[in-house]
Amino acid sequence: MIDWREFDQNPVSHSAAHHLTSIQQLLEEQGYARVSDVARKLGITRGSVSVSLKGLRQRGLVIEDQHKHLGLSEEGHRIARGIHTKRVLFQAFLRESLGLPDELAELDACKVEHLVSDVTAEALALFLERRPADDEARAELAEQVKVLEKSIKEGRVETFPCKEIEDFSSELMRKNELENNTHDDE
Amino acid sequence: MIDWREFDQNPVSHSAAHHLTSIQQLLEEQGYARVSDVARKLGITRGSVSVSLKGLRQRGLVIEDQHKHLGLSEEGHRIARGIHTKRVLFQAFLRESLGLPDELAELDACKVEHLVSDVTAEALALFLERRPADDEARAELAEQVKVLEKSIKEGRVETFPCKEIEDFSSELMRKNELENNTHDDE
DNA sequence: TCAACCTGTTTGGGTAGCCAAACGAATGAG
DNA sequence: CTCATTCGTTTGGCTACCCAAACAGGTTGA
Repeated sequence: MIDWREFDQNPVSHSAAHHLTSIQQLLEEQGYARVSDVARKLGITRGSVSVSLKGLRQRGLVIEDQHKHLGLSEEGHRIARGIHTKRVLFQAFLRESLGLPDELAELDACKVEHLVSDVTAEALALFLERRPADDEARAELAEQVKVLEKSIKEGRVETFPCKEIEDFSSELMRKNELENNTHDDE
Repeated sequence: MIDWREFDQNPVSHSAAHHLTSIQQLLEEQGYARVSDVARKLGITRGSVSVSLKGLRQRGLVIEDQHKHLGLSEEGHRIARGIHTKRVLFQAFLRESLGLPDELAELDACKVEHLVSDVTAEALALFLERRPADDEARAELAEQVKVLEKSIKEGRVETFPCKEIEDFSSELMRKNELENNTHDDE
C-alpha cells in the first residue's frame, strides 16, 4: 500500500497554488497585485490572504516592494507557471480527449492541478502532442457524455459507478494484476 | 473564475475516502474490520481512526455491530466502490495511455481519485474502452517517460515546465480561447 | 481640516486532520 | 486469580485553512 498521505505533502497546497497563480495573473492583467486584489480574485477575506501570504513570503515564494505591491520570486514564479501549465494540460485532455463540457473540465482540472507529479504532466503533454484532438471521436464522446450528464441530473442514475463501468474497471484491475505478476517473474 | 474552493466540497474528503475503502478492502481480505485494522492499514493511530469513524458513523456511512466490528452502510458501500472505481480508471489511464511506471500511476491516481466528478470518471471509462491500450504507442511513451524521469532525478531538469511543454500548453490555451470565442458568437 | 473610504494586519473562533498519552474494558497465558 | 496485552475511546496539543471584527495608516473630497 502506497502512503496515501503524500496527498498533502506537495510542494504547495491547493490554497497556496491559487494564491501564487492569482498573483501571477493579476500581474499580467493589471501590472500589479495587492493583498486585496488577491482576496477579491479568490473570494476570501483580506485577513486570510494576509496571513497566507506571510507564510509564502517566509518561504521565499512571494516578495513585496515598499508600496505593498506583491510579486513572485523566481522560485514562486516557476511554481505558479508549473501549476498553470498542469491546469491547462489537464483541461485540454478533459475537453478534447474525453469530450467533457468546458466548465466541468475547468473545475476538475483546477482540483487536481497541484497534485499531479511533474512526470505525469510531462507524460500527458507527450500524449496530447501525439494524439491531438480527433474531432470526430471527440464529438462522439461529447454526445455520450451529454447523455450521461442528463441522466445523472434527472436522477435516473444516481449511483456511480453503474454496472457497466464497474465491470469494466474490474477487468482493468484484473489485467493490471496479471501484468504485475508477469513482471514479478522476471 | 470558477470557485476554487469546490476543492474541499466533495462528498467525502481524501481522508474519509481512504477510511471507507480500507474498511471495504479489509472486509474482502479478512472478513471483518476493526478500528485497529483500519489504523494499521492507513498507518495512523487508533485514536485518529476512532475519531474519524465517529463522524462517518454519524453520517450513516459506517456501521458497527455488537462486537465492534465495522461495516459499511449501503451508501457507504456505494461511495467506497465509486472511489475505488475512479482509482482503477485513473491508474489504468496513467499506466496504459501515458506509459507511466506503475508506482507513480498508483500514487497520482490515489491523490485525485476522490476529487474528480462522476461524469469525468464515466467519460474516462468511455475513452479507455474506445482506445484500449495500444501497446506499441504505450511502449514508446514509456520510453520517453523513463528518459524524463531520469533527467529529473539527476537534476538535469529541475525546472518544470520545460520550454517545450510550456510552449505546447500556451498553444493549447490559445486554441481553447479561440474555440470559446466561436461558441460565444453563436 | 476632517470625515469617509480603502488597505493591510492582528486576533479570536471554527473545522478538519493528525499525534501522543492516558484510561477502562476485554482477553489470554500461566 | 493475576498480570500482560490488545482494543477502543477520550483528551490536549498541533497545523492548516477559513471568517468576522477590530484597528491603524493613508488618500481624498468637501
